[in-house]
Amino acid sequence: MTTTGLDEFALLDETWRSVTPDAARRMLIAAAHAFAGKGYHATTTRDIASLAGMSPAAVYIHYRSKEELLFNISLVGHETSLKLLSRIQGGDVVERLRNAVAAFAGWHAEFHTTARVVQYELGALSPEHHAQVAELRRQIDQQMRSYIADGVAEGVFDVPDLKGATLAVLSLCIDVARWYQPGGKRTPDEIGALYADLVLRMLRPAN
Amino acid sequence: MTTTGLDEFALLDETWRSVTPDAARRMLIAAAHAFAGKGYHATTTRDIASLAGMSPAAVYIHYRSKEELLFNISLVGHETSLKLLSRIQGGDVVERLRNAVAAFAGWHAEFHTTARVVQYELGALSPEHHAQVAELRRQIDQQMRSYIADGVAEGVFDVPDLKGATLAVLSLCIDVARWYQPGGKRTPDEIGALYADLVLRMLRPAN
DNA sequence: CTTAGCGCTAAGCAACCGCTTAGTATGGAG
DNA sequence: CTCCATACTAAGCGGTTGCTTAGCGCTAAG
Repeated sequence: MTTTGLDEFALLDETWRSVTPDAARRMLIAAAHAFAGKGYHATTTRDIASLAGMSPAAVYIHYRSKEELLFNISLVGHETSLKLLSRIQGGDVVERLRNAVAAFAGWHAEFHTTARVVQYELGALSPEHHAQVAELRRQIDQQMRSYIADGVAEGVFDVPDLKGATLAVLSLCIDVARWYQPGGKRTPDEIGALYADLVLRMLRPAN
Repeated sequence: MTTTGLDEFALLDETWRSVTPDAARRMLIAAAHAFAGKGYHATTTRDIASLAGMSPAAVYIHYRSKEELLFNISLVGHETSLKLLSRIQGGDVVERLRNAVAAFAGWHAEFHTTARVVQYELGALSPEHHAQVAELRRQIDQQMRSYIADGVAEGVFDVPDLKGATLAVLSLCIDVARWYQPGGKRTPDEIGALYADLVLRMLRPAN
């Protein structure tokens, strides 16, 4: 019955600004935090409602089911991270990959709450919703791969296995959402910079 | 009420050979597969029992609770991967890190079922059990860090941020458990070799 | 003032949860 | 053959689940 901490959530996570009405947005944010903290299956609709400061039945005014809440979070999360990755441009090939890795890894730190739901609750989506999200994941892979391939074409990266390297880079960034803690020693930006540096070291040619 | 696939599980996952009696081991293996597939909270004790080909009550002959099943899986999994990482020796510093990364990443692929439970269900452990497992995780970090530090001391690795690099290497290996699929194009050994190569590239000094 | 509609709640439904209890089949010791 | 411990099952307990229903207070058009 308490809304403690929810305003803080809303400030931290501007991902949901476009969601209306207000109660529906608060419900989404509450669900994202509950799913990230305890997992989708361990979260009850009563948990979500009380986090949003409303009664259990209020969930069903705005969403058809608990799964639809998850789908909304997953969809917006995937779209946001894909947009972030796709809008990198300008600079040379090295700087573009540096910015791409920094942005993608940094997002998984800063929005680790959303990112955890996005990355670890895919299996709880309905088959139809899962397919929709899988297409976005394919696009994310394609985008990161093209940044690396551009550097290979120019000869500034040495990558024997393009598919394998892309997999490793994405995997490295995604796993940030698992271990990152807000109170830790590194800020999301520092993590982005560290990871971008490590990835560029990994792909640089031998001299 | 079917045991289909369980013998296959047992063959694939020799991790549990030492667990007796037979029914208790089958229960653990069934639980590991159920937890990995649907998550701890989404798995019912009835799921586990029926996967093991027994009645729901049979679980409580061998284990006090569902959580105790999880703890057993988590403990043995952590001990196994730590042992695997610690027993690397011989060769020079580079070869030792190569073997360590290959072994650790390869384990997370080959035993991805166990590894998923180990890495993603920590939060479902009781506080006491969690503390016990956290100590093992500290040792894993320490072991990997010392392999890297040895190379830095000899000047064959260039690592500006030892703690950050260790984090990234472990993170990279652990995340294999998330994306690996048995039917995929790469075998666990190939993944180990790919990742060991990528890590060594990441840590090599500039020339 | 009436009335329709919206956002919300109190109460509750059937189903399912982890776990317990009472009792049965089995097999080895004396 | 008797006895008893062991490994298991059938049945069921109290509590919780996702979701529904009936009805509330409020706003605003006619």
